[in-house]
Amino acid sequence: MGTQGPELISSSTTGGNLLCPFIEDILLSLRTTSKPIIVLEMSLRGAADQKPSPLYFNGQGLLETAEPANGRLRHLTDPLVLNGRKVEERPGPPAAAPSLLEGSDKEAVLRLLGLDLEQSPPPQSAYIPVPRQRKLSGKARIDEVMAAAVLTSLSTSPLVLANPPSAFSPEPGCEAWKDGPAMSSSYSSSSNNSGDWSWDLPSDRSTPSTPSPPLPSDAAKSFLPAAPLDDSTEETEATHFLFGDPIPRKRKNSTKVMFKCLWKSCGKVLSSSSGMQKHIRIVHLGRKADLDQSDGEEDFYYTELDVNVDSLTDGLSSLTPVSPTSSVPPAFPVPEVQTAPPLLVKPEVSLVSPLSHSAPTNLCHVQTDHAYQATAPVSISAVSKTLPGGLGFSISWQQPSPQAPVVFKGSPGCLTAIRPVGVGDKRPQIPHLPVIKPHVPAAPAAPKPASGTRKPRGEAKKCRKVYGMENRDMWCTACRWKKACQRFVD
DNA sequence: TCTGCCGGGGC
DNA sequence: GCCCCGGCAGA
Repeated sequence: MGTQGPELISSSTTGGNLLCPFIEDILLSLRTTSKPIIVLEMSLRGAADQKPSPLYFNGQGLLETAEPANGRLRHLTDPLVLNGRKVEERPGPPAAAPSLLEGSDKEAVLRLLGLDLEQSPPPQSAYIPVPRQRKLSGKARIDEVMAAAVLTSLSTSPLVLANPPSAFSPEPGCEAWKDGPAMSSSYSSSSNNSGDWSWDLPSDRSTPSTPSPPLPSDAAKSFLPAAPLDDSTEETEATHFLFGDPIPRKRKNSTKVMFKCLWKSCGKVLSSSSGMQKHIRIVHLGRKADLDQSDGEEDFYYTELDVNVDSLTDGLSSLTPVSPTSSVPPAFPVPEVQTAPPLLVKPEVSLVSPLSHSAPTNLCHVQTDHAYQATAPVSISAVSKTLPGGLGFSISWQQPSPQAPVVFKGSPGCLTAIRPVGVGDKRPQIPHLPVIKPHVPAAPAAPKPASGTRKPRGEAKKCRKVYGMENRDMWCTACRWKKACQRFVD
């Protein structure tokens, strides 16, 4: 059975509200979108009786949670999926993570977020990376870009096959949204008493001279829906200033196109596409070397990299920021290339989605033209994904100005609930959302187990774990019949 | 102990 | 063919 690519789980020009079992689905979508988007709320949801675990947002853009049993961090997101970089488990909370919320500042922030002050905050404050300020190794950046490029490339040939599945219903999501306990919250903004916010740096702050610049309220307001996001160079420059972010330079002539194999645990980088196709054909697809004809399948297994040659000579210490959309066409037409401010976050209760009144709410402006520029969950309640009953990740977002739709993609069966959130819309309507199966070749076949032996247990979560026993009607047929799960195939 | 799912059986 | 479930085996 071939592995299915990501489904389109939402395509909306105004906004929406998603409940999805997989965090990485949403985060990847955010990372790969090039549209202005205002994230009203992102939260992790589990069964109501589940005990929340402290959540950390680490310096690599990964969500992690500490399991009380052994105090070790476990990654809530799959690092390979999220940013293409394997991050080892660490024996404890990030050592370099400073406590960003102390004393009255902490209380002020908690109040701003509408959080229960009596709830004990995470033992160590979470911290959100400002990705372009972090210094990754060249390899890490390549991998990060790769992961995003894969997702984007998978979305290039959408094919409408069916209506939304029966599981598509606003009610479960609504319930989960409302009923989800306001659990421990993690965020990484420091605050003064006036409520102004600024980003702090991730733990791997290897650029000590980079300040954590304040975010003036006025500047933040300029990113509210009332202000168009995409037509103001002033804004862009201001934002770059605010975040200590250099204004994106035009591509230099020293940029060289390389090709990287996306085959799992390969990562070979070659300088020519034909060479890469040959590599994939021979090494991964097991085809004969002398057959030079390509059926195009190889194209799906590698991607282009724009590599700064100057940097290469420095031992790949830095690469030019590469947007996956620069080498792979986007799923939907992009009216213009946006010079993106990395991120703005400001608590803004007045813009709360009608669905989110019971939950901590923040306004988070995410706009990006870089794969690693967009994620910023600012209000997160978490449960360990290892707890029974599954994990829901919900997001509600708006778009400041209706343009091309913002696309969220996820694993097959990812969508469990959605309802729209229009700008200023108090009466959500059920959106008409096609379920799109991207046209992708079958993933590399796993070696077949010897006949007669039981198939080794897969790593993927199955319907039972994802949806829980109480939502058995949402399971795939096979799971209901106690057969091999068809939805979350390994 | 939990969970995925094979194998078998009822309809 | 659809559906259910006992029970095995891996985690």
